[in-house]
Formats: sequence, structure tokens, C-alpha cells
Amino acid sequence: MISVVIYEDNPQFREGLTMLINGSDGFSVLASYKNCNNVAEEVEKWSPDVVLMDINMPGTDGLEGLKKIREVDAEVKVLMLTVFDDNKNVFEALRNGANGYLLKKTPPAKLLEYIQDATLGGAPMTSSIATQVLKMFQVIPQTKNQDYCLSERETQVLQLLVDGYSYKMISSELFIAIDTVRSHIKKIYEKLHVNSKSEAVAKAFKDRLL
Amino acid sequence: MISVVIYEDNPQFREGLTMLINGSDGFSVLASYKNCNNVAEEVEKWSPDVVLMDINMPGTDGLEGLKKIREVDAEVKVLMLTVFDDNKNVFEALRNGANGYLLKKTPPAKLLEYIQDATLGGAPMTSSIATQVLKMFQVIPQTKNQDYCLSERETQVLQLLVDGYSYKMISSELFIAIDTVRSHIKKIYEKLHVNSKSEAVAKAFKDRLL
DNA sequence: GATAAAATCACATAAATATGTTAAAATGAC
DNA sequence: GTCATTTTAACATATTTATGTGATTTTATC
Repeated sequence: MISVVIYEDNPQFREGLTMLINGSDGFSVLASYKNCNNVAEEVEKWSPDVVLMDINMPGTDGLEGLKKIREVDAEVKVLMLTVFDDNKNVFEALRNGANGYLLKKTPPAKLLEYIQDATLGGAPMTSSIATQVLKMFQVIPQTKNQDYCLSERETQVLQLLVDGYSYKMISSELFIAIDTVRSHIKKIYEKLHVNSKSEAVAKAFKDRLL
Repeated sequence: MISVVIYEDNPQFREGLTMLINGSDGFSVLASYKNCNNVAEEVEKWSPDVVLMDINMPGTDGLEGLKKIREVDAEVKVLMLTVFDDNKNVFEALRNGANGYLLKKTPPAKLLEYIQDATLGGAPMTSSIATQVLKMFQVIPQTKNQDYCLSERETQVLQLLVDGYSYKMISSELFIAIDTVRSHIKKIYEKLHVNSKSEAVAKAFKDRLL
């Protein structure tokens, strides 16, 4: 038996969800609330398998609710419900440990399937949401491939620069003279087309060289 | 009619897939290959709706194949197939524009559903993969929220440091004396708990301060 | 209008960094 | 064995940074 707690401000939708879930074999609604002002206590009290959490609610909204849940319970599966697949909310919800993200227009049969999927360790998402998630990955891309052909030693020295080491510290870390460190760094600057330590560090981060 | 091209080195599995898809209403396999050494030309030639791409193949592997496809065709839906849900491959595939990621053990009925889902703009994933994807988001978290309480001016100065400006350049950029720049930077170092320009720059990137 | 924080500027000095030139070993490829 | 690259190192010098110790002027807040 999969137990569910519902957070949803719209009375009709809340009732509809409750009837759907209670009316299905193997599912049971423990409680439903119209806001998540006391979500932490409520979730601790009922300790459900799954929480259905509307994003847009008066008072504490769904994202805040999610955070509060995660402060007291890392295990309960939380599925976010929303009318629109708003990019920013999706990202924030996933970052804060939501287990899935569904549009409210999801057909009832699918919804039950998704709830079950969540309890089995899945991450159910409406396909339009999943597509957005993929797009977020593709933002990360570019660069990386471009290669400045740093030698092994140069890469090592750059790493130390990034870690905040001074020339002196690098020289003792690598057991080489400080003038050698200078030589390497000069070469690194040439290759990266920069002319200061901080620029090199910035470039290392931007181009994910390390 | 949804047209499919298959890349899969295992003859049994390749045949099985072909029979499954060809035997289903509304689906058709245009071609199947045992490696993707000529994937670019082949995909251009057939111009299918969906490509099923095995990750592990001798010669050009699935990830390389995906990249080659994306060089010539941004539209075709590419679904990656794999035996194991290996974290690194999942990430790389999504980053390179895969539309979905399925385990080979996906039941036939589900597989057809997923293929269709892809053509409709979805991003079908086996639930274990989807779970991994969520975890990747949660890696990003922490920080950001932690606030070093930099003032507006300090933030501005830090931004310029990150952009590789010297003190002199900053002073002329902001129309303030170089000693003022020093003052700001000294304060920034205090707040960030660092004591060099490059450390400040590194921290700005790491903690996404800008 | 008193207070606190932020922004401005000055002077001084030690330390670190950037740049140039040069060159000897060590390493790997052909 | 020669050639190219990498790693090592020294010497010199100008510039930039880091740090300390002030002080004045805005700006926002109560």
C-alpha cells in the first residue's frame, strides 16, 4: 500500500486527487492540506511514502515546502505538481531534492503510474519537463574540447595556482627552484593568452581546464 | 509512421530490435548497422525520425556516434541504449544532445512507447537513469546561498578582478583613485577570507558569487 | 540629527609577480 | 644519433600586489 499526503490549495483539484488515489487499489491518501505552512510537522507525523506538492500555493509555496521537508526527511518521495513547466522552478525543485515533476494535466492513470514509479526509486517527469532538464545539461557544453596543449607539468602548476599557491609554495610543493616555477608559468601564460595569475585562474575555471 | 535507424553491434539484439519495431504498427526500421563508423553519412541518407544508439560498440562508440550525428543533424531524436547505467556516460550523452537514455532491459512495449515519446518532443529515460540525472542536479547545490555580504561596489570590483583587470585598470574604469581600489579589495579579501587576487577570483567561481 | 556602514582617498613599505634573456639536462620520436 | 619538446635553472628589473594606518565624505537607518 502506497501512502500519500497531498498539498494543493485548489479545493476541487485536491478533492479530485484524493478520490482518484483513494479509489485505486494499492494507494491511500493519509491527509491533504491546502497550504504547507506546517509541512515539516505534518510530514513527520504521517510519514507517507509520497508527497504530492503543488508549486503555486498561497503562504509557503511548494518550493519552500520542499526545502522544509528535506530538512526533516531525506527519504520521502516528493513529486512536484504544476500547471506550467516553468524553467526556473523546475531547476530549483530538482536542485532541492524533488523526486519528480509532473504537470497537472497528467492523465489519472499516468499519475498513479508515476507515483508508483517514485516509490520504486524512479524519477517520473512529464515529457515536456524531461526535455527541459535535458536542455539544462546542454547549456553546460562548449569549450572543454578546446585544448591549449598544456604539458603535464604545466597542468600541475596551473592546478596549484588555482588552489591559491604562491610561486614559493609551488616551488617547495614540487621540489623545484622558484625560477623554474616562473618558467612554467610564463609558458602557461603564453599558451592561455593571458598575462596574470588571476587571468589564468579565471580561464582555468571558465574553460574547465582542470 | 515513425522511422528508425539502429546502431548495435550485437547481432542478436540488433535483429530482435528490428523485428520488434518492424512488427509494430506505426513503426519501421529503415536500416541497422553494427558500428557507427559512417554514422554521419548514414543518418543523412536515411534521415530517420529516431536513432537507437548503443553506447558500447567496437570502433566508434555510441558517444562519438552521437557527436557525429549532432554535427550534421540537430533534429533527429537520438536514444542511447546501454546495459549499465554508468554515471559518466549518462552525463556525457545528455550533454551532447541525446534525447533519451534507455537500459537495454527495457520491456518491448515500453521501448516502443519511449520511441514515440521521443518523436513527440519528450525525453524518455529509464527510471534508474532519471534518478541519476536528478542526483547530478543535487551535486550543484550548496554554496550560492551562503552570502559574504559584499557591498554593491565590492561586487563590482570583484567582477572586474575576475575579468582580469589590474588595480590601475579598475581605477580608471570606475573613475576612482587606485588607493580606493586597494581599500575595496582589502575589504573583499577580509570578507572572502583570502589574501590574494587569484584566490579571490577562484572563490568567485567556486561559490558562484557573480 | 546621531549612528553605522559604505565609499572615497593618501602615504608607506615589503612581498609577490611579470617579463626578458639565456642555457643545460632530460625525454621521446623519427 | 639527431631533432623537437619539456623540464630544469639563473639573473636582472620593472610593475603589481598585499598590508598597515590613517582620514574624509556619502548614504542609509533609526
